[in-house]
Amino acid sequence: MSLPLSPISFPPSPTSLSPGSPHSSSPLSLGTTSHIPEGQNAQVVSQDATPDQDDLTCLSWLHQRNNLLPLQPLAKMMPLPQQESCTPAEPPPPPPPASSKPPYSFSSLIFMAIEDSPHKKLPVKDIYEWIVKNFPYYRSASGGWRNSVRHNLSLSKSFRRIQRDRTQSVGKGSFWCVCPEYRPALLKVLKKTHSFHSTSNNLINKPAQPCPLTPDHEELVAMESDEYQQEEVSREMEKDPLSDSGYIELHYYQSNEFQYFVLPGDSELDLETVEILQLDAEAQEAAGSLLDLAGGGY
DNA sequence: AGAGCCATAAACACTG
DNA sequence: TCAGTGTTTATGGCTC
Repeated sequence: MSLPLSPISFPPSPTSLSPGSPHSSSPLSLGTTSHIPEGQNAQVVSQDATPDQDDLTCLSWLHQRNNLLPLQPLAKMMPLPQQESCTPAEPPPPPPPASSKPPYSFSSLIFMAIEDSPHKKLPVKDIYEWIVKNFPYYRSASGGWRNSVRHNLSLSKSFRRIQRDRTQSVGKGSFWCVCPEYRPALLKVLKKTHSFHSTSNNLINKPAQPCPLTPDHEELVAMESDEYQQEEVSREMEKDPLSDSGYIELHYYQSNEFQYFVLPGDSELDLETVEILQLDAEAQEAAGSLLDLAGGGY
């Protein structure tokens, strides 16, 4: 299989990878890292790293962390022209003062909170807590923002309510998750906001350097079989060629000009599924990256 | 000017 | 009963 892919910024940093994304339209998520021998019956999907500023999968912005990426700074992963394509032409505005209101909409905050959760679903109470924890502004803000959060959850098509299993769960209310079909839009908004508010202290302005091919760039995508997946995703199992396997192996390689997205030889991923896989990782990266930013100023 | 998006506030119903 | 949750409506600001 050889599919054209948008520029991707894998590998996702291990620290941002959490087990399971039970609610993606494909029941897949980037999970634990695995070491898989090269040369197996793998399919290679390569992509010429064409600059495309609006491409959802151009994730340089996600890596504008404060000096650190646990695995590989993206600047080393992406060719220089693409870095420039994702960099705002104008010098970015200075970072807002501490505890000022975050530039992110409530939808984005909710999105980040949910994506940062292990099971990609949270009760509203935990969404509150996540926001307060990561955006100190809301610690001292009046309670009206909670109303706004609930208002957003209810009104936005991006979020879906899941009934708790009352035989097992304790507590009020439902779980909330991100609708897979709206993830690209949410990511786009996040990316846009992030780009606009990013500081000058980012890695993508630095020259790109070749990245050696190492086994560290191999990722194992694990399926999670929790209750929600069985409950909500089972109806999509038939059409998902991956849904009956335990694991999907993905390898990410980088040369000076190409990125390689390597799939197992017997998996038949269509472009849509590949994009979903990317988005899964992107969403988690988004939450992680923005958390870094939040810790650095908001 | 108008549409669309977003934040905020408020009222109300439901639930544990 | 009460607090938390979820839904709906209204309003104003901002951007395109």
